[in-house]
Amino acid sequence: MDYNFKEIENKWQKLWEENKTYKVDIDKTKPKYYVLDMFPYPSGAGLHVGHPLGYIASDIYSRYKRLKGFNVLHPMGYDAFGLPAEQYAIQTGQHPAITTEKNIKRYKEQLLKIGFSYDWEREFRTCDTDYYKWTQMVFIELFEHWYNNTTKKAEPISDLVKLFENEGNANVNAATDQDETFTAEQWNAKTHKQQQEILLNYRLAYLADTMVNWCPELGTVLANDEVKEGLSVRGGHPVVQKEMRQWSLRISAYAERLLNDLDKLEWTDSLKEIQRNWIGRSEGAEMKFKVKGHDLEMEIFTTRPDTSWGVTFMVLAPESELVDQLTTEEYKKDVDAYIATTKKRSERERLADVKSVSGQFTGAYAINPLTNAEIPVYISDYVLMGYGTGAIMAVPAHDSRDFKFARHFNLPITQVVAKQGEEIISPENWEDSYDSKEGKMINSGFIDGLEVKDAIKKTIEYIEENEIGNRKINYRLRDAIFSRQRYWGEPFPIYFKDGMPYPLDREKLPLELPEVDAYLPTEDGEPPLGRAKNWKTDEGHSFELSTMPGFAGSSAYYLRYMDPRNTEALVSDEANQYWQDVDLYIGGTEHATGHLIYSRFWNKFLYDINWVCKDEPFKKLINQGMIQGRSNFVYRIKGENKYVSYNLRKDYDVTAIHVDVNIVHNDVLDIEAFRKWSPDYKDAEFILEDGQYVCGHAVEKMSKSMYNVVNPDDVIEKYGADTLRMYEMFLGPLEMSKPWDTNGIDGVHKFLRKFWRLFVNKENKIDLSVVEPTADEFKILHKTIKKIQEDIERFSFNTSVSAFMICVNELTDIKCNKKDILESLLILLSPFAPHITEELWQMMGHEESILQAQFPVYEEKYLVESSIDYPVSFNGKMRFKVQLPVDITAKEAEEFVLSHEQAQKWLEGKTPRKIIFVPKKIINIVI
RNA sequence: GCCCAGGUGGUGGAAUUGGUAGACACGCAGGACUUAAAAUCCUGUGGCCAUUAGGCUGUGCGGGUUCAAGUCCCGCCCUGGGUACCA
Repeated sequence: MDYNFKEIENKWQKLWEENKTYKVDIDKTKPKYYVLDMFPYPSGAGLHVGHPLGYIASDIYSRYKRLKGFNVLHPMGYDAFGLPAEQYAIQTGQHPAITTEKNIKRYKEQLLKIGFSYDWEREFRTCDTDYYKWTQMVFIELFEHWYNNTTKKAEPISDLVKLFENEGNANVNAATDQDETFTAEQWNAKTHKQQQEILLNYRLAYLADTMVNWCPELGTVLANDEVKEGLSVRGGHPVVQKEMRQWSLRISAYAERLLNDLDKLEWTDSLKEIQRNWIGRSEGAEMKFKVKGHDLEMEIFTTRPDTSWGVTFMVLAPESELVDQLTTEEYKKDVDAYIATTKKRSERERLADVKSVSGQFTGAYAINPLTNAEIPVYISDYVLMGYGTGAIMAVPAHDSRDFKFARHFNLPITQVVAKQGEEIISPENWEDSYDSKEGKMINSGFIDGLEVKDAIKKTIEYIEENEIGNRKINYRLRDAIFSRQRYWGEPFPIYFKDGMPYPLDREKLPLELPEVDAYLPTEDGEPPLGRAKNWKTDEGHSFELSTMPGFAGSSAYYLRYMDPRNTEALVSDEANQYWQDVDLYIGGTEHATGHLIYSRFWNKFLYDINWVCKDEPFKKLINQGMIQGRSNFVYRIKGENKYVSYNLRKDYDVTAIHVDVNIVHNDVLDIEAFRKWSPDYKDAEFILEDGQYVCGHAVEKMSKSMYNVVNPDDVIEKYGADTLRMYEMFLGPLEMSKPWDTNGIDGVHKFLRKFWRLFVNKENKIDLSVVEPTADEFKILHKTIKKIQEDIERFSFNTSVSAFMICVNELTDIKCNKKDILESLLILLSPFAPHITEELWQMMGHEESILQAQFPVYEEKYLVESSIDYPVSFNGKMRFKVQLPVDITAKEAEEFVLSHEQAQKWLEGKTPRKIIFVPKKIINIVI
């Protein structure tokens, strides 16, 4: 009988669900392995064929690890809070929970059809109160901790209060926005409210007036990673800068640890690099410049203190507090006008207009602490308030932005670094600045003649000795804005008393999301929670009105899977000690600067407060590439309902029209289906080539509007889940982005049918020979075991599938039906195609599931290539044939190996009879 | 601009540390079975020359190292991703 995938897959999927086959528990007799997928946000459109790519890969690896004797945790759930459900709710009035539930149901149906080995008992959603209780709990912990830069960890706010009471804040080395210092007496004299205000500057979750990305269209604030090129990532709406009182997480406190610990992780270099850039460490010095005729000091940050002798002006950010203080009467009007125009420009305009130079002289002069030169102070919007100190020393000769500014305002340019061996041309004739750190110092006092690197070192030493400034490391990473003016998110466990925020009692968690009459802002512009009735504590203190952002719920979900039903803790110590961390995490790179930074931060904090035992959440991470759509086109003759086949289209004046890829097979249009597709095409006429209508094609994003969405359900209906799984792997390397091309899927399906026939005869029986396999047969098997094991371990699933196909082809050729061989083959294939292998395993008479089997072990002696003709070119001329005895082992073969030099020596004056020539690999004997 | 990844037949892609480039699959061509089709199987398939044997050429372009280069080095070109007045 033929391979009836439908029957087989339905049967096993039903059994797996009924028996909870993939349920896992703590089992201390086995080593653990935790494989995690980035859980999906269930959108209304359902899964397309690209979504399961990473899930299939992780499922294969999970199944492989189980066969290798590991106790594998492989869970799945849903990231359920979020914008699309809320926007749908605004349009329809339907509660987002209902939409979300509906979408999740659809996702799960689709996922079950692919035959994943998830432990569904552990499933949860981020919008479950049992779960977001813990998101709120962690938020309270963040609120009640500060970051100690000396111990490099989070510590309780209560300890900080004690310090303040005893000695003030002068000796506290904290990550903080607090500039002013105070003594113990001063602290104790402050009112409760004043103290709370100061503490907000230390808390890891804090409320502050900050410049935020405000998206008027979405009516909410967005985090930096949710904005790209001045537009919201979701929806592409304009984003403006606006000052608002917002919750933020002090993630910048963890910048150093987040950066350094990247070295411990087995992530791709490119992903680590993205995070490194995002964190953006730069090493340099902070220096103080006195302002002429004032008590004021300007503090600047520079990575190039060596260029101090080349400073010819200073620039302040227009928003800087100093501007008002040092601007002279004479320039006040111009300065105010400049500030006004910058404010009007949106972030987007500023970004779009990087090239034009603008600025304004303040009338003030600063004094260079190294040269005592008087230098003019300007303001300009190319200096940002948010980075460093919001002030710079400008070195036009060696910084391209300063160079442009100097040219524009006709300021002097002084060269202080000379590139080796290049003649010195006066900077007046330069086309651009010389920014490189290679070269020797000139015109630079006591550092003259030094290499730049040494000059930097020496200058920093000098400024520290003379108390002009100090060594300083700056990070680009900003604190994460944590408020969203939306409904469908976790409510903050915070109430306000006397204008100050306080955490809710932990016993009162979860603070459940209240019902509202509409999901829109209130008339006075408050977030939707402003509509909720009785949104206040029993004592009548009102709750926070904004909700948490999407990344709140996804920042600890991997911990919750370890112990998803625990009501006493996010995760019990026992479960956390056993499962530890995620060994393998698979998901897209798009989360590099969002989720993957936030959850590392969140996890490090939980580590600091001893909730978890590992300070990094994801040991190994693989990024699966995107599957793009492969669109098809028909070519309509302009003004007619007539369509020209692809290769004839140049003879006509045509428009290309997207056509549904599901009615095109191998780029040939199904004309009948096309006529039925839309009433417009009912009477379509065609100009064919070779009796067919050939469509054009292009690679585009998979989307409804391009008619190139392929639904996994349809593929499964036609070919089965095992074919889908194998084909998605066969398509190419996991990490690479590639278009979905249905054209090749027949090959994989054919392979599975062939594989089936290798076992099952026409009477639908397995006929197997129990005869001991021959050495040649073992060779085929063991070669395959080795290859597949190695390929799975390096996540090269496309080559493992190929190796399998080769193996089955070879066995078919020699008509091998030996039980031992086929049994091992089934186990090898089972991670890729779990249904067919389980069925055949049962048909072979096994009572236990194939999941209980052991992954086969290969024997070295079968691996030596033998009896192959292998021409080796030597000195460009000589050629030899190579052969090895069949029964030689790899070790024995190695003994024959000669180096190239040895072989050459041996050949001198001799007629070659027998020689092995292979520098590294074993294998070749020359006859 | 800066940082990272990549460029191999008609197509997707193999080649794990420098060792027969193009595995495996799609497509295409020819053949077998069939009244026919589907399904299945067999043969061929980088390019050029040759009846065959075989030869030449060939991994984005130009150089180099090596007995040997898709792989290593130098200089370019192109594509994809990240990031950007970050001092």
